Formats: sequence, structure tokens, C-alpha cells
Amino acid sequence: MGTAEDLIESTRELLWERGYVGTSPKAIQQRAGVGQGSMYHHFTGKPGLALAAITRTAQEMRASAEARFTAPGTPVERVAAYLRGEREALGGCPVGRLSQDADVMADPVLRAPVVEALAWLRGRLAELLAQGRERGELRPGLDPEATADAITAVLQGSWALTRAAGSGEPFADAVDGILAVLAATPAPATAAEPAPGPA
Amino acid sequence: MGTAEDLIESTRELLWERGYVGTSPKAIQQRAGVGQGSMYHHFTGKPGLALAAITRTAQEMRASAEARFTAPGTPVERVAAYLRGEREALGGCPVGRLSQDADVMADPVLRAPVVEALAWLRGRLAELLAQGRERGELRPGLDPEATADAITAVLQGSWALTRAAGSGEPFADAVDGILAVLAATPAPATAAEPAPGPA
DNA sequence: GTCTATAGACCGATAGAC
DNA sequence: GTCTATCGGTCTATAGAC
Repeated sequence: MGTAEDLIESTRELLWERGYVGTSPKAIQQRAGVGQGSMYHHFTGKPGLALAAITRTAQEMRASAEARFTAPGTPVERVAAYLRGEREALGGCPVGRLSQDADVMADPVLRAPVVEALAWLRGRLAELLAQGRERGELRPGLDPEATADAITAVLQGSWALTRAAGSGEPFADAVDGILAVLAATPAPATAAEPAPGPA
Repeated sequence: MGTAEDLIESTRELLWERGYVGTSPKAIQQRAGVGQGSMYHHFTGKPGLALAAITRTAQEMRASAEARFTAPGTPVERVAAYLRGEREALGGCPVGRLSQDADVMADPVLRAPVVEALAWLRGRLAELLAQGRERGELRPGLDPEATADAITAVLQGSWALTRAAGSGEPFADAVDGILAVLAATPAPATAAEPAPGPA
């Protein structure tokens, strides 16, 4: 609708598809159907536009994850539900994608929202796993922090497998694989059901 | 030493640091200390140079992984040793990095070695885990394929955490987290010792 | 607000001298 | 083999008309 809005959305798409270096103002304008002068009227330039796009992407990621994290169910059930949701989406993590971009990470302003969002996700997962641990939901001996890091890493890395394989199958398998970790009792790797922990 | 050699090595470095789009022939020449004419004498152009660099990177990845995979020890011990080796290196996977580059994946010639190396790693891990499963080394109910995918994903994704955190701690934690999956019996998440499976 | 024109630098590549 | 010169194109941004 709004011109500025179209520009931000186009930037978000291109940032995801081609990264920061691979995304030119010209390409953004064309995708948004907006002229050059228009773009520089609404935004300072490429970094300014990128900041708006990155900030929004980071916030959306947090919002959609938090929705899963606060849904009904036990803590570990909610983590599992989140993972399965990501598995469905098959999209990969748009924030993690940004962390792979040298120019984004080199600029403190662009870097900040990326680092913050990833740290938030990691911390949130650790919190939920710690809660699950207290309830005996988590497999004994599992460290919530390390497990949260492993889950975050799987989420980031699965997209590499998806691109390499050209299908979403490895992503789904990887999520299944990490889901198997969570189960309090040894369970089938294809565990699509919430772990029946003592509620 | 050799001029062509220097060019390939510089390209490998820049491909890792800045990706394909972010790497210009000029930058490659400067890092290699080689002139423009020299580069175009030895290589067809940017794609040709990239192919040489990518091929070598993929081969080195396979060779170093295979060294771990054929080392003494039980199958699962060897997988664990490989993961711990990667944890030490703290570098992230240079092949997975390439799979994130749109221009690399868009070119079938450049894409091939990347896809092949990742598929090889995934398959090799699955083989070893399947062997470990038969020996009762693996936690019951774990699917070798899904677990191999999860491990591969962690390897690819940990680097995102490293860059985001600015330290290698999350990478190490993530590896520890995934190592905990392998144990036949519930073990401390900081399990640095090989799982004492029945040899 | 949006347009066109223009700028200076760099992109990837080629030509031709040495 | 390696050099310098040059090419047409794109990059990011600014200027100034409308």
C-alpha cells in the first residue's frame, strides 16, 4: 500500500533471497514498483532501508516464536510445537540468514537487531527447557543451555540442507532428530506426538 | 608459491569471508598479490576461479571428516570425535557457507560440488550411526537418518550462533547438546568422554 | 513526493604491448 | 606469463526539475 511499506517488504524479500551485498537499491525499487527519487525520499539509503527491513524481520520472528512459547501445554510440549511449526514452514530462519552476511555484521547498527533476536530465541528456549527439566519432562542429564544452543543451531543450519537437497525433507528430518532429544523416555525418532511427560 | 595456487587460496578465503557476490576479482588479485592479466591468464574468470576454490574446499572437508570417521574406535565414538574436532576448530563449515550463496546455487557447475559434499557428509554420518545402532551403541529408538540430518544441521547452523554471539561458546554448547543425543544411556550434557557403549 | 539526469567508483572482462 | 589501458555496465548516491 504505502510506498515506504512496499520498499521495506521488497527489501525484506531480497535480503532473504540474495543477502545484503547481493541486493541493490535498483532491484529494491523495481520489485516495489517505486522510483529512485521516491526511495531516497523515504529512506536515507541502502543501510537505512536495510535497518527498517531487518528490524521488522527480527520482530516478526520473535512474535511468531513467542506465540508458540506461550501456547497451552507443558514447557517442552511448547518447544516441540514451535519446532514442528518451523518444520512445516520449511522456510529457514530469516534472521540467521542475516547473521551470515559480512556487511550486515560489520555494521553495528544493522548487527544489533540480529544479535539480539538470536540471543532472545536462545534464551527463551533455555528458559522453557529449564522449566521442563524441573517438571521431569526433559530427558535426565540434559543441560537446558546446551540443548537450547543445539536447537537454535539446527534451526539455523537446516536451511543449508534444504538448499543443498532441493527439498524440505532433510529439514523435517533434522527437526525430528532434535525432537527425539527432548523426550524424557526413549521414543521413536518420528515422534510427532508431544512427549508424554508427567504433567 | 605458484601464482595460480595463490589465487585459489585467496579465493577460498574471500568466499568464506564475504561469499561469492561479495568477492570481486580485484579483491582476489590484491590478496594474492597478483596482477589482473595474470589472473585472467590462469583462469577463465570469476566463475572458473570459484569452481577451483569450491572444489578444493569440498575435497578438504571430505578428507578431514573421513580421517575422523576411519580413526580407531566404535562408530559412534568416531562420530563424537569428529564433532569434538569441529568444536575445537570453531570455524564453521566452509561448504555450508557456500550453500547459502544464491549465485553459487544458481550455477549448476558451482552448485554440484557443494551439494555433493553435503550429501556425502550426511550419508557418511547416517552409515556410522546405523552401524552404531546395530552394536547397541546408539540410544534406542533413534533413527540414524534423522539423527544424521540433525547433526549436519547443527554443524551448519552453529556458525550463525558464533557470529551472533561473537564467541565460540554457543558453538561448543551446541555440539555438546547434540553429543548428548548420541549417548546410549542418559549422560551429563557436558559428556566429553566417548559413550561407553558395549564394544 | 516523484521524476530524470548525472556523478564517481567499482564491477567483470578483454586487448594488446612487453 | 604479466603488465597497463580500456570497455560497457552496474553500484550507491546526489541534484534539481516538476
